Amino acid sequence: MTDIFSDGVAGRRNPAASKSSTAADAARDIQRHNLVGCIELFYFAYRDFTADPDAILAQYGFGRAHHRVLHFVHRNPGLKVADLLDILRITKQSLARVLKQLVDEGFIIQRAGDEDRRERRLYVSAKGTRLSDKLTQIQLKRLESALASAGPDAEALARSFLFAMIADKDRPQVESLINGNAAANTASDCGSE
Amino acid sequence: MTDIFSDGVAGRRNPAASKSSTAADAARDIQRHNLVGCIELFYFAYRDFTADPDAILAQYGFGRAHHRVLHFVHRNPGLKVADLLDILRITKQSLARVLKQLVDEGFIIQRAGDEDRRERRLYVSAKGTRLSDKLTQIQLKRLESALASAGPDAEALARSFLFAMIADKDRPQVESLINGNAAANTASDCGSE
DNA sequence: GCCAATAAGTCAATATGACTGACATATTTT
DNA sequence: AAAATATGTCAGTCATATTGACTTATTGGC
Repeated sequence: MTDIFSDGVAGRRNPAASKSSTAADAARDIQRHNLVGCIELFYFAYRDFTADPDAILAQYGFGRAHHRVLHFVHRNPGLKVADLLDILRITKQSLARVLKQLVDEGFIIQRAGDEDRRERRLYVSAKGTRLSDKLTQIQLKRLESALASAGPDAEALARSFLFAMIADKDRPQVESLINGNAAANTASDCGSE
Repeated sequence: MTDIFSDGVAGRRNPAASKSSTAADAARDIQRHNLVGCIELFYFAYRDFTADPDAILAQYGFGRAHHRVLHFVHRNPGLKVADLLDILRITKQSLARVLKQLVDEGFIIQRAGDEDRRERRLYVSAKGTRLSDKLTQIQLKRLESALASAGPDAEALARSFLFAMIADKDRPQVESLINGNAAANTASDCGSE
């Protein structure tokens, strides 16, 4: 083991010890960069954030894909299939299977659009609402305790941080979505159940 | 569209307008809760955060699983297969395929452990380092600009927020991992390439 | 009323990344 | 010598995604 290699290993976590005078040093700095830890934190945080709902969904024979469909339909009643495809960015075929299961098992209700009867407007049933709320609640719990432990301004900061992590081109869509304007749809509620 | 329905839809995002005197109101509050937007932000942020590397990986015929293996081996040279399984929480069989590809294509080098020759110590080659750095750089870029736009204290706060989002039981492992102590391994570097 | 466009559903085939359970091999420890 | 350990491998399954082509129902323009 040469000095160069042992320096590479020991110094990896110790940015203060480096001078980065060469290109190779600069490359190593990328790995030494303490922000790399944030990449890892983001990965682990997301993994654990989805693990809670996953465990509940498994009891229903559902997966993450079902969760997403249920969630966005719950939040945006009257959503069209096309809107959902646009939000989730998956193909019609990928959506079809999970949506069919949710409809067949009575979690989601489809109704032809009032003005355009080709459209299938989507609504959650009471059963779907219960499951969606259950999943949301467990995620809110984790989110709330994380924000609480991160300090008083954590919510606003987490919000703007997460929003800024979204690709520029996606931000307008996400912004209008979380503000309740899903794809400029003409949502009207539905006698769910 | 009746008044009731339009109120239902418009009011869904307007917690201030509610009184939540009944159980049904309380359930609706969950959905009205403005923190629900954070759940969605987290989903979209993670999706876009992984989209950048995914595009690069696709050029190599790799996927996200390869990225994770390459990343953690790069960050923790000399990692054992067992350590990697413990970090990624996948099965040996799931790891085997991606690891084999990375080894076969020369991104990762395996060497029998010095003390225990049953162990396969993992190291990135120069080629693996180049790819890993490329992927890290694009993620750091997004992270840096997000933190910059979120304000001066954003990094520390994002760090503690993300860390608190990790399940209690996982925190010690993640903490030691991001501090450079992967599974108390006796990492030594390797003539990479 | 005819025809093109649109919304949605469906078919067939494929890929990735995960899983389980069993078993093989090399090596170390007891 | 036997047990335990680290890894590798085989066979089969599942969930989620993909592409491309095609069908059906409905709408809207001419």
